[in-house]
Amino acid sequence: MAQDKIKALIGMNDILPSQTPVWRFLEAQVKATLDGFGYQEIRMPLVEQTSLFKRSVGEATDIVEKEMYTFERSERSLTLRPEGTASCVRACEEHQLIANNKRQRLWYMGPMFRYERPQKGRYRQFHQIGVETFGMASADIDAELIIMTHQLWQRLNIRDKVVLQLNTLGSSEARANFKAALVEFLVVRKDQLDEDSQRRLDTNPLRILDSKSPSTQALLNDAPEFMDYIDEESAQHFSELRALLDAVGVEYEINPRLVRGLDYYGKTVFEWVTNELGAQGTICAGGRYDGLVEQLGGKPTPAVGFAMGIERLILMLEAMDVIPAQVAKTLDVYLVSEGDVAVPAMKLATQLRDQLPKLRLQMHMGGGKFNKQMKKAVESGASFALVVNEEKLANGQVGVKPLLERGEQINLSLDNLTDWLAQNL
RNA sequence: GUGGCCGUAGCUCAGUCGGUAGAGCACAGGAUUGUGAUUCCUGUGGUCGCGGGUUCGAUCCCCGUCGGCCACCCCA
Repeated sequence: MAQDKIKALIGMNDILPSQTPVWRFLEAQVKATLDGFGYQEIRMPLVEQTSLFKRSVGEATDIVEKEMYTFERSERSLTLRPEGTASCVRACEEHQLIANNKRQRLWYMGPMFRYERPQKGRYRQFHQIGVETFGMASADIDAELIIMTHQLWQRLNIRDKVVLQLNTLGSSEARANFKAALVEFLVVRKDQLDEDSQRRLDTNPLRILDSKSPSTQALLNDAPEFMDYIDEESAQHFSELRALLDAVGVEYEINPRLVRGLDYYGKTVFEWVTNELGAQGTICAGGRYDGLVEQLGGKPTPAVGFAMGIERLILMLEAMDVIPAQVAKTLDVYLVSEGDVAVPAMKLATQLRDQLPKLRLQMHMGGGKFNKQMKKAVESGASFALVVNEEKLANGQVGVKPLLERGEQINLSLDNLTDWLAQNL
């Protein structure tokens, strides 16, 4: 009886060798950008106490209500992190990184877990690059984050395919007033709302603004507008942000109906969206969450951040065909040999790797026909084949043959080989 | 949680009007050229997603289930 083969969990993907070069390329571009702005990396555990997410993300959100991977261990309720911000705040608090409003610009990268039905650009284990800043209340840091992402799109060559949507949610007080007015307006028109929005009237009225239903959107045209409820400070903050973005030439669309799903956002919210990815068009989203640190037991600390979905960015890069060909290249040199030279060949490879730390050299293993070895050399994608045999070694030489274009093989003395490779790779 | 489409070798697919399966590519080995993208030969590999039903007999019909893709909800 053949046992059923164990397969990966639904929505949990293996990232195979054919894909990892693209991931590494993207990660390298992101890191270069973050480094350029002086952001520091922080790494948090993947598992936290369940209550951390309940208190931060919001008890009534879908993430907490039905999407968390939660389990019991040692009489504690633990959860695989569904997002990174809560963990980051917890870590900063725990290690006094943001005590007394000490400033921090931090980033992290890694898997997040949400129990949802997978579809294009959405998986149960997915990967985010998160950026969080603390201790800075002014709009210039909001602007910096947006400018930084903007620069990343330029680096990745997708800038003309993404649009920045911008909104402000105001202070929690202004938001509460607006929410009350909105509910008041919608309650009497409840029967005109789509089914989902009727439900949201109780759970999360602001999200009705986001509804995809055309009839609901039409109804909203006469609804109260947040700009009539916004507090003075938030309005000022928002206009400062816009002035900064204007000054550096980052274009944006004001979207008064942009509402983020997580409870902790206030004032600035933004999303970079694309229409290249089907229904999951948001590749990067974030906003200000000045109240969260206090909510988690710390002192009031201003904070802004955002998260990018790595899978979505990669889908984007592939759809846009902007992945440089050299990304897939993993080898510079493939060493082949004929005759009884296994020992000197191994010594040569070792010596070259010692002398050229950046050299990517792979040896053909197990001997075999020289013809096959050369085929393997070509398939390997290496720039050069290094040919070792008894005759050449007797003369203190090795053969170097270019593989990318059909070129003549040259013989180099062992003494010159290292320098030659250093110059020609 | 809801809905639509789909499920035959690693990949792309064919096929049996119901009698337990094939091609190309890929992979491994070999022949030849004896330092590579040609040609030729051979081989590995599927109880036709899984379970049940109808039938003498099902991969092909029916039901269920699992998985994949996409969409809703929600979100990165």
